[in-house]
Amino acid sequence: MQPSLKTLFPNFSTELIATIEENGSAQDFKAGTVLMRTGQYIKNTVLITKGKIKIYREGEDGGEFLMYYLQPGQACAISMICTAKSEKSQIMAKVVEDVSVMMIPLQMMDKWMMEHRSWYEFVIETYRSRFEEVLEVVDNIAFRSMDERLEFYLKRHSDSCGCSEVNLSHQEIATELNTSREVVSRLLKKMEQRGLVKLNRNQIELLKFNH
Amino acid sequence: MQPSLKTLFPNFSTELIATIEENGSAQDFKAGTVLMRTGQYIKNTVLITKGKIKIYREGEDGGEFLMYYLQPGQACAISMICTAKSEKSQIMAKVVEDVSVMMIPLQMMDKWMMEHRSWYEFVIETYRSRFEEVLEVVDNIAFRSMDERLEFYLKRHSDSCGCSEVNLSHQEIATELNTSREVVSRLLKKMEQRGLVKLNRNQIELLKFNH
DNA sequence: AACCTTCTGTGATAAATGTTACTGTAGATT
DNA sequence: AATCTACAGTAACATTTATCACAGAAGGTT
Repeated sequence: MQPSLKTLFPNFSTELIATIEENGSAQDFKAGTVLMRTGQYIKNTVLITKGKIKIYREGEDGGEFLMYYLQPGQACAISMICTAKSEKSQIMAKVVEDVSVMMIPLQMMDKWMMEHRSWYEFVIETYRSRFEEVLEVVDNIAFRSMDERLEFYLKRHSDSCGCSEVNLSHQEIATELNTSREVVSRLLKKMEQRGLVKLNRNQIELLKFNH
Repeated sequence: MQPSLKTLFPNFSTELIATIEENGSAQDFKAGTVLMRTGQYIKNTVLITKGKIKIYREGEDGGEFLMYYLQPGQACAISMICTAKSEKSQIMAKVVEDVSVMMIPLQMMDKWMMEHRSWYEFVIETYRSRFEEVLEVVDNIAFRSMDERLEFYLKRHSDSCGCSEVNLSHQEIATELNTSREVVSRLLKKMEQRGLVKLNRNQIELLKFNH
């Protein structure tokens, strides 16, 4: 049994929850599914109730660049922004861990903004926090070198899962940072020598990441 | 005599314009003024009626990184997002050309969102277009090399001023792209050899930028 | 004109990152 | 056990960008 909407979105009013359950459609997607492509028109706003979605930017040459993850209790800011005018998506969204979502038709957006204070606040807060997150991403690529970005990436991962092991191959990390596996391997090895991590197959244990 | 609010913000309703004139305070700032610093609390939303403001991110070492410019008829998205909860600014805002602005106390934000449809739409559209712009910035630093970023930068400049001359020194460009002057000089020289630009002192003429 | 300041050009060199190529290893498959 | 495949390590080299050092040019000031 999954947690209820009320648990996942504690700030939503009771009436709003009821409205969502009435108008939204609950759907499941398997890991690997691409929910949204660059250039596609957006028809729904998405609330995540289970699993994990990766939001990333795709380069012309097919390269990826991770923006952020969406997790239960969160919503896709892009879809909220774009739906207002049924704009094209500027990003890719791919399911990383099997998800359950609430799809909310875009017509509801404007209506609820006016009718439900808690929806309005949620939308604004979603905009704000994502904008902030993207600014942090800009910081990282604009001002920091690869080794710092890698550290930041690992930290973010362990924060999000709450544990100190990151279960990813070097290749996967390289893809999300838009660099090559060799570079990631090299840098991780240096970090291991500095005692920051312990490297296993498909796993990186973070050791001294608490400051 | 400056253009009226009605001209600059054609989508605003007549009542909204009246409300803005009643509650906002018109202010002027000289070029060079820093209107907002990273970490400062935001108390106002800003509508630009004249001039140009640069929104950029500041690195720990003092490096800059241009996000976008604000021009007449536009508003600061960050201030709109943050005001909702009187959050801290994540960016720097510096006046590039003497500006006139309408300062709107943050308390108005939520109120107007509910009362004025045209304000609501303006805010959403502001969010959307800035988010998009920032995503494009991410693209540039994540996927492109310096020469492409420089071309993009010049193009954006000439688009914004409507002319084909960019009146900036190499040093200024370097600062905004967070690189060094020498790199900019070298790349510009190559572009000149390719016939893309003509270089003068404090000025770059764009030649073949129309495709 | 003589001087000064800012801007521009360019070579030499260093550092970071990307690329190629190859080796070894762990775990899965047969 | 033999084999296969994905993952990881690493050396050598190429490319890009950053840094240092210096020279010359443009324009303003005296």
